[in-house]
Amino acid sequence: MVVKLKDIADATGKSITTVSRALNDYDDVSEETKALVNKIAKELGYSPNTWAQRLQKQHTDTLGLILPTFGPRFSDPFFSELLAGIGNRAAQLGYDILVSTRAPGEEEEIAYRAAIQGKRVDGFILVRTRRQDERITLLQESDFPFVAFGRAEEKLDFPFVDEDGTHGMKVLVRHLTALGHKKIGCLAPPPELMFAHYRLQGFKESLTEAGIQESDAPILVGDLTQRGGYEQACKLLDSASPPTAIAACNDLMAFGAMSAAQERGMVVGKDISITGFDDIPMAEYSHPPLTTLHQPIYEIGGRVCEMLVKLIQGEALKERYVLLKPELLVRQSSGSV
Amino acid sequence: MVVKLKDIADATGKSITTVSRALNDYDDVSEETKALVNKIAKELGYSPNTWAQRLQKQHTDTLGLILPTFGPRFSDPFFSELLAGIGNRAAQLGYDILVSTRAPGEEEEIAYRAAIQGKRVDGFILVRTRRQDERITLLQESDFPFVAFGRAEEKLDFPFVDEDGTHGMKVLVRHLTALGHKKIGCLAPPPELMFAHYRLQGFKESLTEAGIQESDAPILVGDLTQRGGYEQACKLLDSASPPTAIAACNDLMAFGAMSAAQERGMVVGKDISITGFDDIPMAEYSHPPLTTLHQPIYEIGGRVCEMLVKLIQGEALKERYVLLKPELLVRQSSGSV
DNA sequence: ATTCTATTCCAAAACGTTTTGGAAGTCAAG
DNA sequence: CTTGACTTCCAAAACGTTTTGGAATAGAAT
Repeated sequence: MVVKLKDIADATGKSITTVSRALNDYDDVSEETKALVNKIAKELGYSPNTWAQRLQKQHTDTLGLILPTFGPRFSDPFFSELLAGIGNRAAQLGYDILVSTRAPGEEEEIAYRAAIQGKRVDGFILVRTRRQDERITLLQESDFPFVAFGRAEEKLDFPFVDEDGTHGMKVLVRHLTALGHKKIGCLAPPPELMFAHYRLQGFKESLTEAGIQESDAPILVGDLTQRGGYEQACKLLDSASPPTAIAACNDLMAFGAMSAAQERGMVVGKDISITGFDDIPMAEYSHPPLTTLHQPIYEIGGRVCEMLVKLIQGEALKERYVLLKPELLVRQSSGSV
Repeated sequence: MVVKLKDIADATGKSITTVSRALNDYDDVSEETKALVNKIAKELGYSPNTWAQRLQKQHTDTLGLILPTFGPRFSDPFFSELLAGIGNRAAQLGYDILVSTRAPGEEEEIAYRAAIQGKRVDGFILVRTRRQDERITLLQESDFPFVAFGRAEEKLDFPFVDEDGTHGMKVLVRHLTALGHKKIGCLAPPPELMFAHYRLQGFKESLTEAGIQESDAPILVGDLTQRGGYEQACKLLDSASPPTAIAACNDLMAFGAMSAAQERGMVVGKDISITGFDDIPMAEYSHPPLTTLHQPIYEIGGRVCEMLVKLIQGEALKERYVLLKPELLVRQSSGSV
C-alpha cells in the first residue's frame, strides 16, 4: 500500500493539514510536532503523490524537450551531448526532463499543444530552430515559457542561446584559404534549418572576401549523418574538378567525407583538407583528428536549462540573447595544398 | 485561460460528467451529444489536464529512465542510440519518457524511491546493471514494474534484454587468434558493471581455449571513454613487450586505443589490431573502420520499452529473458600479425 | 474578570478529472 | 395504464495534496 498524508495523520493523531504543513516546514507547527511527523513519515516511507501535488500547486518542475527527428532516430552525438548538459543542470535545479521525439509536422505540433494545454511541463527547450518555426509562434501565442537553442529568421523576440555560425565559418574558410585552398566544397545542412542559414552565409561571405568564384565553391546538401556526408562527398570527389578542401557543416558529415576520401586512397590533411563543425567528443579521436569549430554543447545545454528555469520562476534574465563565438580547432585533417 | 471540462459543459449546456464521457466515447452518450461536445472541445482548444487525469486514473503513461553517470556526463553515443530506440518506440505506444541522470549511490536510490512512491512513472527501464544492484532489489521490494538492459549477478528473477557478451568476446578472440595473435591486451570496463563481467569472462575463456598464458593477456580497466581507452592503451603499448592486438570492451575505448597507436606511428590493422564492442554508428566511419561486435542498440531500446509496456498493462511476456548474440563485424582495424 | 496576542492546530475547500450509482424520459409490450 | 427495457443524462464522490480561514488554548496585559 502506498503511504499518504492520511496515514501519517492517523499514526500521529494529528490532522492532515498539520501533517502537510509540518512536512513543508511551516512555522505554525510546533517543533515537537514537526519532529514527530517527520519521524513517522520516514518510518512509513512516505513521499508525496506527485500528481496530487501538481494538480494543487499548478506547476510540474518538469521541462519539456521534443527532439525533432529527421528520419527514424536522433542518435546524433550532438544531441546526446546537449541532453547531458540539460539533464545534469536540470537535476541540480530540481527539475526533470520530459523527452519526446517527433518528426517536424503535425504530430509535432499536437505534442506541443497537448503538453501546454495539459500542463505537462512548466516550459520548453527548443532545439534545431527552423526558418519558419511554427513551434515558436505556437509557444508565443500560448504565452508559454521557452528558451531556444538557435535563432529564428523572422525577427521574433524570444530568449535563446546560439553559436555564431556565420563567424565560425568565416574563421574556418580563412584558415583554409590561408593554407592555399582555392576550390572549397561545402556540405550543407538542410536549408530549412536555421543554423544552416548562418553557417552557409559565413561560408559564402568569406568566399567573396577571398575572391573565390561560386563555381569553385560547390555546395551540396546532406542530411547531417555520416552516410549523408559520405554520399555527398563522393559526388564532390568524383566530379570533373574536385575541390581541394571540403568544409562540412557538422562533424558527422565531415567523418563521412573523410571515409569517402580515404576510400579513394587520399590522405586526409595532405591530399585533401576536410573540416567539421561542432567538435563532438569523437572529433578529437578520429583519424586524422578533425579540424573543426568547437562549440561547448554540454555547457550550452546547461545554460539553456538555467535560463528556462529562471524564466519559469519569474526571475529576470541577465542575458536574454546569448551568442557564443565558436573556436577554431586546427587539427590534422586540414593542411596546405 | 486554460479550458477545462467545466467550460465545455457550460458551452454545451451539458454536465461535466456527460462531457467527460462524450470525450471518452462512452456508449451511454448519444451520437449527437458526442458530436456537439467534440466540436466545442475542438473549438475551445481543450486538452485534458494531465495531472488531474493521472491523479484519478492512477497511472501516468510515462516510463522512467535514470541514466547512471560515472563522471559528470553521459554523452556516450551508446546511450543516445539506446535512448533513441526507447523514445521512438515509447512514442508509438503512447508513452513518455522521464529521463534523469544520477550517479550511482544514495542520490540515485532516493530518485528511484521518490519516483515509485510519488507514482511519477508507471515503470522503469534499468540500464547498465551492476553486480550488486540495489536498484533491482529496491524495485522488486516495491513490486514496481521494470525491465533491465543487462543481467544481474545474483540469481534474481526479473525480465531483461541483454547481449551475450561472453559469446561475443569468444568469437572475437577466436578471430584474433586465427589471425595469428598470441599476445592480446584487453581494455576492460569498471568491474562492478555486469557487462564487464560477461565480456571479460568470454575473453578469459577463449584465451584458455587458445592456450594463451595470462601473462600474455594483460587486462587494464578503463572508464569507457575515448580518453580512458587512450590512456590505458598507452600503458599497453609502452610496456616492455606490447601486445599485437588490443580488444577493447567498447567502441569508444577502442577509438582511444587507435589514437594511441597511431600517435606512435603504427598502422592500425597492420602493425596492430584493435577491436571494439557495441558497433556504435561511428565505428563504420572511423579510420580504419573498426572491427567490432554489433549489438542492435536501437532495437534493444525498442524491445525493452515494449516489454515494459506489456508488463505495465498486465499482458504476459512472450519472452521474459532475451539474450541476443552479438555479431562479429570484421573491418579493417584487425589484421594478421 | 476581561481583552489581546501568540501559538498551535484543523475542517473544509480547492485543483480537474473519472467513476459510481442512480434518475428521467421514451417506447413497446402486456 | 402498467411494466420493463433501453437510452441518455447527471450529482456527487473520489483521487491526494495544499491553502484558506478560522478555532482553541494559554499566557500576558489591562
